[in-house]
Amino acid sequence: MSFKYESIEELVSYSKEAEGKYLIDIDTKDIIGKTNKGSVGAVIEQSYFGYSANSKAEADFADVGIELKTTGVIRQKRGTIAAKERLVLNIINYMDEVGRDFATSSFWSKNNKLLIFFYTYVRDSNGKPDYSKFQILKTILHEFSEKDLEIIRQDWDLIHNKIKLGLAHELSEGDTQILGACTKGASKKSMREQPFSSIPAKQRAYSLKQGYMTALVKQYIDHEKLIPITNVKELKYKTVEEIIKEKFAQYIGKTELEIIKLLNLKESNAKNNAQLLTSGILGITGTKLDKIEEFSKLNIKFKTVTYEKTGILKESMSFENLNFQDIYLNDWETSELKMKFESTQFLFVIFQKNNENQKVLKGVKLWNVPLTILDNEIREVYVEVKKLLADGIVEWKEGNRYRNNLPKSGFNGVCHIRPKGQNRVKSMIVLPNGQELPNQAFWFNAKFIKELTLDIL
DNA sequence: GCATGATCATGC
DNA sequence: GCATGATCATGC
Repeated sequence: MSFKYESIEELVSYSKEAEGKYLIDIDTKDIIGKTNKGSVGAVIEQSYFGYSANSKAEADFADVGIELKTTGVIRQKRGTIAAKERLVLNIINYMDEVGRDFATSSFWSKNNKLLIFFYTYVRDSNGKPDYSKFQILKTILHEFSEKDLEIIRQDWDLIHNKIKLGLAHELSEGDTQILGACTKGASKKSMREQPFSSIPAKQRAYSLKQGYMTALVKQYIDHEKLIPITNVKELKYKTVEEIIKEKFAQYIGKTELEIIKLLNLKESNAKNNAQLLTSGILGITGTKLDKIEEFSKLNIKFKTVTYEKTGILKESMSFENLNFQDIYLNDWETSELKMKFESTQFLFVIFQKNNENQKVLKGVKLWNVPLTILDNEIREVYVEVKKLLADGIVEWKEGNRYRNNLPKSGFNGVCHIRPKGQNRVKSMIVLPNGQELPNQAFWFNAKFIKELTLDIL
């Protein structure tokens, strides 16, 4: 008694009827109760559409070429909305995919039309999923815009090339912009053969990266307007990075003030000058860089790097405060921190102070965390923090300052943990073990940032 | 000059 | 009021 539809329209309109419904009300077969794994996809497939669990690997609605997907949406502390994670698509068969082109690729043939069920992912007070509160927020039939497709095509080419070069074992999700190749399998040990190398490669699936999914959520659910800085025509022969670099090129060597005047922006000495200026150069007014379509879809985060006139880089680079709850609950592999760093690209806007102490624009650089740094130094710091969280973090007073035993810049030379907040009292938090500590952030060492950006000076 | 704790400024 | 980017301040 599965759902019968006559047309795509009918399928879409039936899907729409699920909006607002709670998953437990849809789950007539008690799938959540049985598996206790919250297989939202299974509930929609089996209870809402009435398909059996042993369905084939083909597009779910094969006759109309539509693939059914469910994906979690979370409300962040500040009320903004985001995709909980990447959307995982089909597994890449390296042996088979290598002989295809984009049009005949398994990615395109299976996923060119996606029927996506967005649901709210709610956690209980212990941080575990609370399935009784999962609710279908929105259902959409997603087809890729021409522009997204140009970027996806660049991504697909890169993945395809690595397979052709016998480098499937070096694929990483950070390589690409929208279409990723994420690991998939029961364990990390799930390996596959590749056509041009005897080295076994990790099993990977195509994915729509988290930044792209968050951009979709913002557009479809929050109806946020995103402002593009590129167009289809440009993207046919340039990457987003090249386009950004071109926009900055004419301002290199000029001081902050000069650029502000050239762009007719309001003068200020504020700490967010660099941000105002970056928006201005990219043709956006205000500071809302995340409103830029490409920044949102490609998950590009802006960071300024300011060198002293002597060429010293004084300041380390800070990130968000650590989510100790997440660290307590998750191992590195499933941690928020890993997910953030592997899915984010950073746009470094690099300045150097001149003799008058004004900041001169030196250049920009798009960078993502290399796998080796992620799997080694960042993981090491994570594991250490998790260990300290279990043993109890030690804090003591030296003069007017408190000290603690969290990993410092000497820990591995790349990253460290340091307090960040309005002040000690206001930034006090309670750790999962009940201990009180001022908020702590993750930082990249100044020396490490210098290595990454020195070529721009 | 560096390491690291502390806090400012802005925007939501 | 708080999160976050940016920067200051102290001590070695």
